[in-house]
Amino acid sequence: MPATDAHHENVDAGDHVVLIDGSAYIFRAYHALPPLTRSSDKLPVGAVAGFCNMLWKLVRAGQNGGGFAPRPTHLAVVFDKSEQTFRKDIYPLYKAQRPDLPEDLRPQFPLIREATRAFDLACVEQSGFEADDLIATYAEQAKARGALVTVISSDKDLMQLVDGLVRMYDPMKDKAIGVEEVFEKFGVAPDKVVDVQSLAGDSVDNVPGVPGIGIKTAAQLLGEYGDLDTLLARAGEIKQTKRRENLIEFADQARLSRQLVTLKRDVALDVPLDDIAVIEPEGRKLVAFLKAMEFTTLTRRVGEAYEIDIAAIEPDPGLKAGGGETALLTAGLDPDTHETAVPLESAPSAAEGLTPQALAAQRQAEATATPVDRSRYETVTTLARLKEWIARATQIGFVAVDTETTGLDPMQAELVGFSLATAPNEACYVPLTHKGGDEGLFSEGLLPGQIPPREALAVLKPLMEDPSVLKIGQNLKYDWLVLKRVGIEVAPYDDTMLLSYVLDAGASPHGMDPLSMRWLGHTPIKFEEVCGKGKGQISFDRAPLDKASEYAAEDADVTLRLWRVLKPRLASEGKATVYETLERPLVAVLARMEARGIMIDRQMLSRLSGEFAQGMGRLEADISEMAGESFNPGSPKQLGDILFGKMAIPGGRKTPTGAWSTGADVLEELAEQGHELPRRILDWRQLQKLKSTYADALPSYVHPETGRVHSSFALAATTTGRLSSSEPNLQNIPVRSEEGRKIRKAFIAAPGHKLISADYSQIELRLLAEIADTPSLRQAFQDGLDIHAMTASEMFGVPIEGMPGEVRRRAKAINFGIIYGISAFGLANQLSIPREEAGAYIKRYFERFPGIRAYMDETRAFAREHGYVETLFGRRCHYPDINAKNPSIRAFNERAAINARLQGSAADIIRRAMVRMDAALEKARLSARMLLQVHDELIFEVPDGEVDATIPVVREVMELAPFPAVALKVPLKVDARAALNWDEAH
DNA sequence: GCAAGGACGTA
DNA sequence: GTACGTCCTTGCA
Repeated sequence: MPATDAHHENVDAGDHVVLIDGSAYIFRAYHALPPLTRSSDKLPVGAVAGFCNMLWKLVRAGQNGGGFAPRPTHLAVVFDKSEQTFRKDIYPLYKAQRPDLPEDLRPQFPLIREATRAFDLACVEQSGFEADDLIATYAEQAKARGALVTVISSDKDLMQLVDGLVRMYDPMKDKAIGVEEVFEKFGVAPDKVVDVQSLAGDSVDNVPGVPGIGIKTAAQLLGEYGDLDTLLARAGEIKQTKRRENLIEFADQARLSRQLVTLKRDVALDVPLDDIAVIEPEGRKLVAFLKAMEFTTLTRRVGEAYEIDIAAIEPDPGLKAGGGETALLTAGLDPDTHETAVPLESAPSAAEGLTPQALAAQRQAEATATPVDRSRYETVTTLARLKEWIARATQIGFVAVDTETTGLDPMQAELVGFSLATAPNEACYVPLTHKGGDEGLFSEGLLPGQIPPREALAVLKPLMEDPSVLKIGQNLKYDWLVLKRVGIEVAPYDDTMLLSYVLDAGASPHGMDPLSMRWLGHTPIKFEEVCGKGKGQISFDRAPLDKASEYAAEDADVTLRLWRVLKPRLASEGKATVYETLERPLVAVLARMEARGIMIDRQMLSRLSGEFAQGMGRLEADISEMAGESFNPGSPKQLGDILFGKMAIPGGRKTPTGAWSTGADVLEELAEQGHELPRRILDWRQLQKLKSTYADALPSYVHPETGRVHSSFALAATTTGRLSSSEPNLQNIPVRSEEGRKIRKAFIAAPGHKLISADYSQIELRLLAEIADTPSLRQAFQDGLDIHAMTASEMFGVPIEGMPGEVRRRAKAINFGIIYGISAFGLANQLSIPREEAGAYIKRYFERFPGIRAYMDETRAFAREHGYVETLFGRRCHYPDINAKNPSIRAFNERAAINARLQGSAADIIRRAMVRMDAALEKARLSARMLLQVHDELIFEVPDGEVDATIPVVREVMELAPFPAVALKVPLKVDARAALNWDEAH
């Protein structure tokens, strides 16, 4: 069809509809084209330039005879809008492994949208859908009307659209992709591409597929069986054992994969097909844009084509170098270049295509370049000024945030102000409820010059929830909770503490002050300098406002600076996936768990406290009678003097400091020798512990408003990746003793609910079998054997049937010993046997399981060489003292390193389960809520009627948690039960 | 008033 | 033998 009628709109037979996959184009162009920066300000524009050249060829196709003929009559540039698509709803891991956006690419996205507008072309995006779905829908509709369709993309996910009327075009290779090319790539016709992808999966998009099946095998199978459903239905006929088993076991996963890869062809389009008709670009607007980008050649060509005097047209003022918006776009790349006034030749060149390593090194070098200058901080006192800060943050796409409150508990502390930082030294504090003066006896007045909190939060909220603005915090879980309580749900976010944790766990601390000193060479103002310490400490809202403001703004400033240093290290050190899958998503998950809290029965605890007190009283009477004097049974010092001094019992040991040792193991031994006093002391200590740490302390943690106990889970507290729990610690609630379990019974479900406890069975031993690749252990788990009995049988040649308890107990101690990095000394202690005997056990164990000795030797050697070990999922645990001169320190670090791979891998697995859990429950329309994590156990609160439906979902998420990152050979097993209280659920 | 040591609860 | 957090006493400021 002749291209004279550029303004006809309705799509008809013979029209040519061109659909450009904008997001994919940007990535391809970024990597395929040489880096290019705008000469006057180093703004990266390589992808923009490639894009403009392509559009120009397209719209001029009729004139210059380019490869895009026939000339497009309709054209749309289609972008991905949001991260949250229906695919994420059905499979939260979809595209979860995506690497971070390179920093010199980020600012090009808005520019490419600008470019599309400058060409007067349609720019389409729709929330909830990927660009691919929109393209599929446009293609489907155009095809139905007999139009020819060209999809500009080389993405294999779009190849399913290809047919007689729909072709693809790879702009980088300048090559068309038709039915034949698709067949070449997938070995099947385009209409079977989806089936191939469902089987083969896709590691880039995290589509699981079926293990062991790639594209070739998939194509072959489909050739044989026709289509996916037939294949899955008849999988049992396949000869190859492994392939058959996988197809049967992972059939559901293949069906899930099909849902993920099948493009939606019936999206309700916001912009109808007929509205994307190509109109001649408005030449002056296009030239203004191209001039602002400083694309001289293309500007000239466009000028010639439209016969306009390009010299007479001003560059687009909003986009030109040094102009309003571009300054901000560059700031996103490098927030402080515009103020450091470095000569151009030596200007930081993050914009040039730096390698991740070079960028990280550069950021580290720059970190100390701009000293902290607190005099440049601003105290924001008007809404108008606050809006300006927020506008700036919105434009650059990231902002460091810190909240200031009246206390340390994010569930109780009141928000008193917040600080923002957008560039080094560009930080402000917004006080909201600072008090001062002494107006009246009972109420102090608010200081003047503060924005009413309601108004300030109303403008802060859109920023904190803006999906295109990254919020950066240090220990963000705290601020997330504080803000949640005022109705703000922060997303998306980064956490500098977690960045440090992923990169340097075990090597250095992750608090803000040490991080600031280490990376920025700067010592921030101490909290005590603002609020005092000890008894005289005042809450933040009573501190002098000038001091408070400096302190708060500095926190945001430092956080931003830390982010600039640490974030690039993720890519350069290959830890982006660990951060993205195991750390960052847990912030919100844990925050929600903490906010929910758990219910306790205070009456029961109060009654128990009384019982324990009575028991202690009786024991105390016995104790003083036996000792012949009254003393404090809680004092190890006094007790030691009585036992080993006054009573002169033999067999006493000393602690490292030279005091008498009165630990439970010592007293236990004495009790077995027939001494009555040590037994009474042990009983007394148990009651004392239960009373003070649990029965008395727990009720004091009940939140006045929620009536529940809200523990705090620390994400960055351990070297191995485990969480820790505090205030109160709910990860050490008693379970081993009968008396102790009474405490556990006091953890109860809300009325109408049950608690579900789901725990991994023997997860660390299973991981040992996996990592040390021990076939006999693996087999034992696959067969569901009693693993300790099997170990004993292997070692001692005793049949499992009728095995004496003592034999199994010893094997169990050895198994645990292995996990802990065994030593003859430790095992001897644990089993109360001579060291030589323990050594002989270990020797025999290694003879039976040589793979485990090899695993331990390898781990030791690796740790010595590198100073760290890694878990199955790539988490790094550092042991800087592994090569210490002191042999006992060295040995300790070796044991810790051996343990860390197992403990840490288990920790990674439950983290993965937790990250996926909420979405899985929601998908199953269940209202179960995760309340607690105890290392290998998750506790949920579930409405009575949903218990039976919830358990399988929970179990499946937990058992499949390693997948697809790691395919374990050893099966994971999860036991789950429901009851009214935690003791009976466990 | 605070820090260290000892003891002990959990996985 | 690994990983934590909390309570209590003691000794020093």
